Amino acid sequence: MAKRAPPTEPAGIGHNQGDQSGSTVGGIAADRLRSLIERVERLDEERAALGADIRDIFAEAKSAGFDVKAMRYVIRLRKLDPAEVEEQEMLRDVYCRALGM
Amino acid sequence: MAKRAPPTEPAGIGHNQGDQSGSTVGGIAADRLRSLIERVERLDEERAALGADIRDIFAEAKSAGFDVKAMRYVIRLRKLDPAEVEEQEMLRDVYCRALGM
Amino acid sequence: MAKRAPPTEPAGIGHNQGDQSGSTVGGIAADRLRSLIERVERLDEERAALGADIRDIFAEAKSAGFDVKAMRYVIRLRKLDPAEVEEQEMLRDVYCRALGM
Amino acid sequence: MAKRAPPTEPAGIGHNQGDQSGSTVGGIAADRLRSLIERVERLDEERAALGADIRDIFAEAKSAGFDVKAMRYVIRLRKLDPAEVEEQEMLRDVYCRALGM
DNA sequence: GCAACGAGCTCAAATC
DNA sequence: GATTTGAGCTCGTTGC
Repeated sequence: MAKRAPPTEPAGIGHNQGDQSGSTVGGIAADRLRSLIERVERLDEERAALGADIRDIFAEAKSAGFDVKAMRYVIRLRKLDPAEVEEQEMLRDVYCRALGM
Repeated sequence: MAKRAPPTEPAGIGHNQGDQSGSTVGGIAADRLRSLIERVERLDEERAALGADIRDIFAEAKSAGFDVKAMRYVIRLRKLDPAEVEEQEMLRDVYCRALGM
Repeated sequence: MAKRAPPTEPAGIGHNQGDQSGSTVGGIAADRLRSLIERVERLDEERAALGADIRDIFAEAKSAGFDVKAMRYVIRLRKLDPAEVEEQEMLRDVYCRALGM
Repeated sequence: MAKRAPPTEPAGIGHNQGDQSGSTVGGIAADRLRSLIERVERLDEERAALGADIRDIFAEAKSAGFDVKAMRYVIRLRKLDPAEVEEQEMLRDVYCRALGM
């Protein structure tokens, strides 16, 4: 079955060809849609900028002789619950030994 | 061959077992590393927050009856050069017709 | 809460230090684990080989002058339900027009 | 600049509106394209089937009490060069200690 | 050589 | 709760 917008009131609006403000196009609330999309785009720009900043830092780190991959690893590690990590490592260890590694 | 940090000056530092400030651990510039990593983590947090904000907007859009998938599509579209898009669409069209679709 | 194996009988086995066949290591059914993993590895190899074959075909297509990106698109398209595609395209179109694109 | 097929002989074909076999549509070698795409699709199906098989094995493993995540880890590990792994782990360790973890 | 792009993998959410 | 889809991340490749 199609994962679509609900059949009734497809996009916040329905039978309003008799529009009161010119804000509907193709039966949808154009202004509302534009607002939502522009808000996303704004945030996305900031997000991309931060991504670029992060990239710069890694480049700086690399040219200072650090290993970026390992840095990413420790950063990932620090985001996790230590107990979880510990448990996973234990399991991995058990499995490795079970396989004779 | 191993993709590692360059052999000489492994991590911005090398022969400084005779450390001047206790800032090296295992032969690397610990303070410098910590600084870099914390900067990344700081930016990453902001980045994640923006991601959450974006997610919220899509949730809002969804509950207003909009199709999130289609919204994502138009947003992606608007980030691209219209000429590029046009060209790709033309090509896709040609290929589809070549396959009788 | 930890997503771990169930507390009771963690890995198909538990209190069997008194093992009957040397098949448990660290309290888990080593032979069973090895079997499962080797089966996965075998299938994964075949899978990777197919991936390489696909890659080769795209390379061949590219050197014949075809646009790989567009090819990937039509292949993706053909995997989908035409009705779904139609519906999405319609929605995209509506949204684009709502935004004056 | 557009990443397109080379200007000269855009898709294995060019000035052959005077086609010899009805095999060109929109100026491209339709038969050749279809052949390539169908080959990819065939391989892709096999590939997907293998993916399903792998999935099944993991499901079987899970219901036998094994931790799928840890299994994936050891499988990944076994695909890598042990020397590389050793080196990475050493680096990670150094970095962790440098950060007091 | 490195930045940019694209594809594969993993994980989480959303659905049934 | 189990499955399935989608989104984020990481890695390999290609172009500059």
